Amino acid sequence: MALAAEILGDRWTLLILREAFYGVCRYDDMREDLKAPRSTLTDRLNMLVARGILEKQPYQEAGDRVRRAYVLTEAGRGLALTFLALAQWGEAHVTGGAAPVGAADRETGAPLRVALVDANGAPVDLGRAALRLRG
Amino acid sequence: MALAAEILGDRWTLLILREAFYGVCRYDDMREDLKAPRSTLTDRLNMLVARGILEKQPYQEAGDRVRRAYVLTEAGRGLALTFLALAQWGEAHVTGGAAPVGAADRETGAPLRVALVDANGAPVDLGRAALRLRG
DNA sequence: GAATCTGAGTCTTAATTTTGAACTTAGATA
DNA sequence: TATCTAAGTTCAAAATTAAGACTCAGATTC
Repeated sequence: MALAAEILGDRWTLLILREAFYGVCRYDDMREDLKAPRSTLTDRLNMLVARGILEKQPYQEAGDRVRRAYVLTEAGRGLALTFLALAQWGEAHVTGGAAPVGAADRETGAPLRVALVDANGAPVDLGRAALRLRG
Repeated sequence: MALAAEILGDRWTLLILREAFYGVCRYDDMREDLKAPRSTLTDRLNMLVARGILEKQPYQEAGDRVRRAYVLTEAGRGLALTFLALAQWGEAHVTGGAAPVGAADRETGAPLRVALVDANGAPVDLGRAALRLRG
């Protein structure tokens, strides 16, 4: 987890990834949303690309020049659970109200949430869980 | 989530919370484990106390003077899901191997993991989930 | 075809934060 | 009384971040 902390332990990095999950993928759009300094944004985007969490894809809209988009890689998308858990926590313990983002079933639209489950997929209350060091 | 990012978006804060989840609760033990500078550690601990994530409890071991322990509050313990999700991600996408920490059922010892579930508690594949903005 | 616009940066300087090391303090112990 | 220790403060030096001006290359406009 130390490495995960090294990657995510930065204000801008977390916010950039949130943007990526929202589907914002262009440098200037992120800069506009986050009000991040250019040099820091460039730096963090490069770091995330180097770590394999984002990738830089050229793309072209009809009748426009080629641009670069930053999109989540497979590994990046894997952070979705962490993000949803964090949003759920914020909702419960920080903002007190509903988080502005949550997950829903793509087909039925039913709301989804993050939970602890056992090996069979049956949900387990957090209170029953113990942290366990593993070899 | 912006506020959550503000709280967690810092290398030391994430590592301090990891210590807290491991049960390390004394200033000098954390300093030793993390090799964090004293002033920074003091600063982050105070911030976490001010945010209601840790609380400072005086405690006394037999035949010893009173000391201060930093323990997770209810809100702090609520971050467990986020941490487990992050550890799970690190295991799958960063370290490649088993994470050094995971959750287990306190009674049966069965390994537990973080997953996405629907309103009835039935697990749902991440691929089925769509991020959803809420009013 | 010269001038302009735009997205995506780089560069520079100033402000802020972090670090490391030394110093402080209060209670317990020798 | 002198010493030890956990838990801090304080301070100067080093590193990082911020703000804003500048660059550059491909479209577009005049």
